[in-house]
Amino acid sequence: MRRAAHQPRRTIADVARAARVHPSTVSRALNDGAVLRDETRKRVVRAARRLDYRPSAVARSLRLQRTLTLGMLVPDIANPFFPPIIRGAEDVALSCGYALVLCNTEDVPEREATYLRVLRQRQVDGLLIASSRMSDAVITRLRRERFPFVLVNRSARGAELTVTVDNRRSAAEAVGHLAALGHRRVGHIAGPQSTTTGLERAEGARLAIGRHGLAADAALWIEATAFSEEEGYRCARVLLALGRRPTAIFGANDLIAVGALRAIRDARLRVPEDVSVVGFNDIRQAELLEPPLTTVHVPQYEMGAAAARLLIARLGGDPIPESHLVLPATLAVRASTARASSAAGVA
Amino acid sequence: MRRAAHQPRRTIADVARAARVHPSTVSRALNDGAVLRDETRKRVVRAARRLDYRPSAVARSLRLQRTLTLGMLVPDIANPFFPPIIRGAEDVALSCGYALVLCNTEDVPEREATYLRVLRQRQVDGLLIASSRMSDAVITRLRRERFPFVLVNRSARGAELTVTVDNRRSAAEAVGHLAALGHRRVGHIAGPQSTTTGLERAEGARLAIGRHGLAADAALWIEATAFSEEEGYRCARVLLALGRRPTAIFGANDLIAVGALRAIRDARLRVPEDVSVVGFNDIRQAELLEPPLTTVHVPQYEMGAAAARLLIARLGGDPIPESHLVLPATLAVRASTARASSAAGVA
DNA sequence: TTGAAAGCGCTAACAA
DNA sequence: TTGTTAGCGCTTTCAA
Repeated sequence: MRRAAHQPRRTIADVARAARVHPSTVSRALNDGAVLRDETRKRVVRAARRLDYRPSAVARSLRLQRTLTLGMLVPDIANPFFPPIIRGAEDVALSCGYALVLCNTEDVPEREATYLRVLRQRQVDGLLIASSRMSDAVITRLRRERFPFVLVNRSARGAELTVTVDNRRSAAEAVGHLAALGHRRVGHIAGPQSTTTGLERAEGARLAIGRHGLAADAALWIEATAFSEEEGYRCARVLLALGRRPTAIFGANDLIAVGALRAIRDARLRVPEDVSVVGFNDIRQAELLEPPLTTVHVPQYEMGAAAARLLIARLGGDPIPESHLVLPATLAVRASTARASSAAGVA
Repeated sequence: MRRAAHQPRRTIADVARAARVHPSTVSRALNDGAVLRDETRKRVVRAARRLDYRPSAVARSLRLQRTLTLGMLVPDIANPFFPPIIRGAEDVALSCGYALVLCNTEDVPEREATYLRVLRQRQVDGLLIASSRMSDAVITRLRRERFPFVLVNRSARGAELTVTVDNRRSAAEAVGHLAALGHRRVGHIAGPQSTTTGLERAEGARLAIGRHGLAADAALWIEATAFSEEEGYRCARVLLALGRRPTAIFGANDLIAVGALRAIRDARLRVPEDVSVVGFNDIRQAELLEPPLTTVHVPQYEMGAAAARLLIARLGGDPIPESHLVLPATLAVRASTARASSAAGVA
């Protein structure tokens, strides 16, 4: 057996010897709740400090059959939408004595599968799943095995615990805002339709287009293959090349909207004078863009925090009812949208 | 003892019973390397699969005294510089059978301390440290305790394993590029001088300013309190408000440069016609900016990968010599820099 | 109030 | 080639 190369850790036995008590007493002294003479506890604590004793989480986990660790699957940490969500989850987890293990799936199914296996093998007590593409089959399986998990910013048929926003309603509101500004030709760069967010936002957009009697031209609808700036750029160029180009574009998320912004500028058009742009999520940078982006504000930090709280409550043992938290999302109107000018809309 | 609420896992004993062998035989069958009759191994493997057996990493870790897990401390996952580094480390770790646990320190000392404690308590086998502010004292302590770690994109007195780029040389090269374009008044927005990267890049800039005989005006030097876009914006505004403003600005990283870009635009000046801008790191977005940013290209993915390889080699047991890998970084010249116009430089 | 003993799930030295 | 046994470091039930 190959031992660790660094200093061997001190164990509970070392402390027991130093404090002249039994190992079980050390355990009692260091984990509050047990009856113990005050003087004994003090002696143990002092010995532990002196020896720089750090309890082994591994041994503890084996004995307790829980690791006090949560796993979190995120599709893309490079997407600025996620860090605040992670931060929210982290803060709650840490304050409840849980550690959070972060896994970046890159929206690649094999990576997701790998991480899911690794995390379960490492006995995380529960899972926060923010990766948008994970198939319903995987989720159903987790459910069937009664493995505790919470879906963040996405939903799925088999899930009993989710934290989301109302994508349909907010997307409809975004398009409604454009309609109110007089836009008739509104383009939508949809997110991947294999994701619930992409799907629901597209549905909301379509709904609003019908409700407000906007142009229902199929050419105004285009699906991005990823929630990325590059894809936003690519798709916006397609929309701008249309014979009758849209006077406004609704991107399924902010990165897509940023790509659209760039494409519009590259086409020597102005935002919002020639084309209005709306995004979704309200990443921190949205406000700093030129022009500041009108977008649906999603309470990211709160979303992560709420999900962690939900998961930890579920782990608490007391059975909690199926909950589908829907956090409020509201449109943040900024300078990237303006009244449709009658001149625009024609190539 | 509160047991996990989900299905109890199958153990090695379950598999042994099903395959009618001793538990130790199951262990041998599932971990290759041991001598074993082929038929026995097959029987065990089949039983394991049938029972959906997943070995407990916790028990394994306790027995083996190693967790096959690496911890990684990152100052700010929202900074696009880090994801590729993480990705590189992750890929190497996974391919070597290690899991990577990511911790976001937000450059807050208490968070660093917390995570360091948590990670060591959880017995990670080694640490990748990319957080720039961690004090030398902490590092010295890790060193003294012979705990394996590798510094990524930073150095420190006590560290024997580091992967960096030559910040001084590259910063000097960046300023040299500006000098070659005829700029005499070059402003530097330095990173926090409490970080090695901020310090070394500022030194390099100062060196080049002397070497090329550029204006050594103290007002042209300003220290950002963070490597962020906001700070870049704030500091650039100060530089632009000078009586004799710089004709070029060198930002200590790309986010700072992006903030400067924005400040310049807000001041109704043009890049690069009125002010040239250079960044450092070459984040993915640098090329997509308007105008594309001239910046020092740092091989981010390779940096993470190299660090992970180094750490894993160190864990391999065979003592490896002190190594300070310095990866090549080269200036990527793009459209944000141009010849100094004689008109500029005066408010 | 404290000690003794057992066992969480796994692996490896030793024996057969 | 496979079984037996012990023990990794901890907590907890039971006994004193």
